[in-house]
Amino acid sequence: MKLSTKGRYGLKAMLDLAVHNDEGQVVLKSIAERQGLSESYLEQLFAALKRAKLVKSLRGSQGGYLLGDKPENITVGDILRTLEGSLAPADCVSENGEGHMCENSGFCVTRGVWERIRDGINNVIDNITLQELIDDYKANSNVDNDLIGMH
Amino acid sequence: MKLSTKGRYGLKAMLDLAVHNDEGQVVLKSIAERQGLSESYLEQLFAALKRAKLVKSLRGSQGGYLLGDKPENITVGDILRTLEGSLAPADCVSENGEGHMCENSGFCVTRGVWERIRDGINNVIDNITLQELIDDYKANSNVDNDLIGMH
DNA sequence: ACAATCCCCAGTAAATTACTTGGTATTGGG
DNA sequence: CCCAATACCAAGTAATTTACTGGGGATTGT
Repeated sequence: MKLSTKGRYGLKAMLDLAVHNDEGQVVLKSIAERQGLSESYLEQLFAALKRAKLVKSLRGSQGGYLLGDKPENITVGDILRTLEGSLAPADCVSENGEGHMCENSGFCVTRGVWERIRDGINNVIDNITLQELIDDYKANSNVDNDLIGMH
Repeated sequence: MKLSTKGRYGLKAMLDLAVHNDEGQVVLKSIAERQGLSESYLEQLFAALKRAKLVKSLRGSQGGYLLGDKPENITVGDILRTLEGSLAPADCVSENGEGHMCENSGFCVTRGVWERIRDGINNVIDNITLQELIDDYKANSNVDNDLIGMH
């Protein structure tokens, strides 16, 4: 039940982008460096994020990435589902139609459990916006963690 | 973020055991057959469940498994954590001490997100007991799904 | 022109998953 | 007392997934 690096790195990268977004486009290299991530791996993540319109890109020299919308309109759920697919604990309760029905075509008790877990997760991630994370970050950015963290 | 078959099969098997528990010990073969699971794979799961005292076993002929406690004292969380390990979305917020700190030794915004997801999941699974699932099952066991489901 | 950047596709080593196989130990019933 | 049924144990393994890397190509400001 762990998130893969796609989701974990992706959220970090998106927050980094969000924090620097008002200074104009941000190049992937700088995100990778600040966050200690591989630039070429991030390229793949941003390709998916772009397809989902969570980021916009400017090509060519002086290019870079921008948020696709205002930070208050982008949720952690948007980002994680884009990168990880459905966060449902079992295919039979995933939001997209992909999850085929389980062999038990009738009533299934455990299915109810998976639904409750899925809803519990969604209830958390769909109610945290990037803006809240930016605020958290700024409220805690002091000399100490400027040395080791973002910024 | 999907559960592995350990957790999915394990919960199904434990519910099957719980439903049949008052008839005395239950052999793994019958659980495997009713639930359409591999008996030898279930052996591994029950070894772990026994170590966690969620089931008791009787060896030899006429042996089998029994719940380790009353169904109202066993939660879905007990079962899933035994079989899956911590359900935290990232190592840095797993309940057991195993999860080493992330590279950011200071304040970490995303860590807060992982904690909230973890707590959301735990809040669901620690508040569903086997007894509730048995009740769900019995309330829905009619002729139709007796033909295809458990019992 | 050219350097910086995004973009795209394919490959791959390592880890994990989902089992299977082949045994051994224990016990109740005939 | 034997034997069939059961739990218990350790290893192996094929398939899948993960977490990247590499090699290019396309676009654009200077």
